[in-house]
Amino acid sequence: MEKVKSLNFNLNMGKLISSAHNMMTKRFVQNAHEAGLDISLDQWMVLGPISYHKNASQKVLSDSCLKDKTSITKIVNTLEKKNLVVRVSDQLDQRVKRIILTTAGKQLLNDAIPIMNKTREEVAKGISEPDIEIFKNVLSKIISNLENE
Amino acid sequence: MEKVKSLNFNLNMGKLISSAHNMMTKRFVQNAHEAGLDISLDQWMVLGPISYHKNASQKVLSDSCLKDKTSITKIVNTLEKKNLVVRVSDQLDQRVKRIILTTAGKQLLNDAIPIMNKTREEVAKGISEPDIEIFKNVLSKIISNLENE
DNA sequence: CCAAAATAGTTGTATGTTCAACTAATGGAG
DNA sequence: CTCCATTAGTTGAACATACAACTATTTTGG
Repeated sequence: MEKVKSLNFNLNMGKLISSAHNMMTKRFVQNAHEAGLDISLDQWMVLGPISYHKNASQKVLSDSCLKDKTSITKIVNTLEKKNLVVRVSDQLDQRVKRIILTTAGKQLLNDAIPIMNKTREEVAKGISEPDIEIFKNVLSKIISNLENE
Repeated sequence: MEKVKSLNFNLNMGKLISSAHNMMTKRFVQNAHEAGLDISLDQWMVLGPISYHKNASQKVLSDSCLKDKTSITKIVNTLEKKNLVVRVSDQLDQRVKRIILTTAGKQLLNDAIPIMNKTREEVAKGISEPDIEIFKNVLSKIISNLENE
């Protein structure tokens, strides 16, 4: 589709970021689906930190995923419904719920790693390393610009 | 919050794009709200092209906004509910609906321009022009990489 | 020690996105 | 000219996000 190619440089940043974001999430789901996996990009982005931080609280996930606590609650609900994780109340602090991967969760996580790699390659195809570095730095800067003090 | 600053360079592109996208839409709504305006970033991103292409069809909006036709349907529904636009069936092609700004829509569009500018400034603060150019080029490249052929 | 503030998480509502399936109108090939 | 493919748009379900208001714990400060 040449639509985009011809419009590219008239588009403002907001539209570009928004489109790139949507297309990336879509492509990840498509790639996962083709491999017989049922997982969204956001579920993946939460599942990773759940595995990395053993017994993470939702607060920790919220910080490490840069997602709202509300989003975490709802994504964890979805993951729980799919039997990928379980919620366990912390013994010391009853407010805290710790999220633990089930066997199925660990399995899916492993299966999804090549999907993520494939998607990453597709996303970054033909973009030079230095440009990707600048790109990531700009994104980081934007995020810190927009953080509410 | 140093969370982000310290994590920045461990974060992958997906997480960065996703967070930047979410924070930008959030900030725009906040800025609009502070100015007494009730409009989301996505509504803005559709309202602009509605004004630019006089009597645009939803198909045209879909292409120019890089949004799915379903999204356009639903955003136009919202705009119509707010009396910012009206839908008019095309006389020649009965399938086509043309979207027209109401007076209130034109007014809101004008009022929102400074909000958009303010948000853009906040987003890009402290980022050099050349880096922004590279940033936009990378986004464009990602979008064309991900377009389904 | 106790009241008030802070923290962790949930819920409901509104918005936006995708997909698949659908209606309705148009256009083209035989 | 008629059937079939295409095109424009809608609908409903599933998912994600933000916000505000809420519950329930824990901490802190007087």
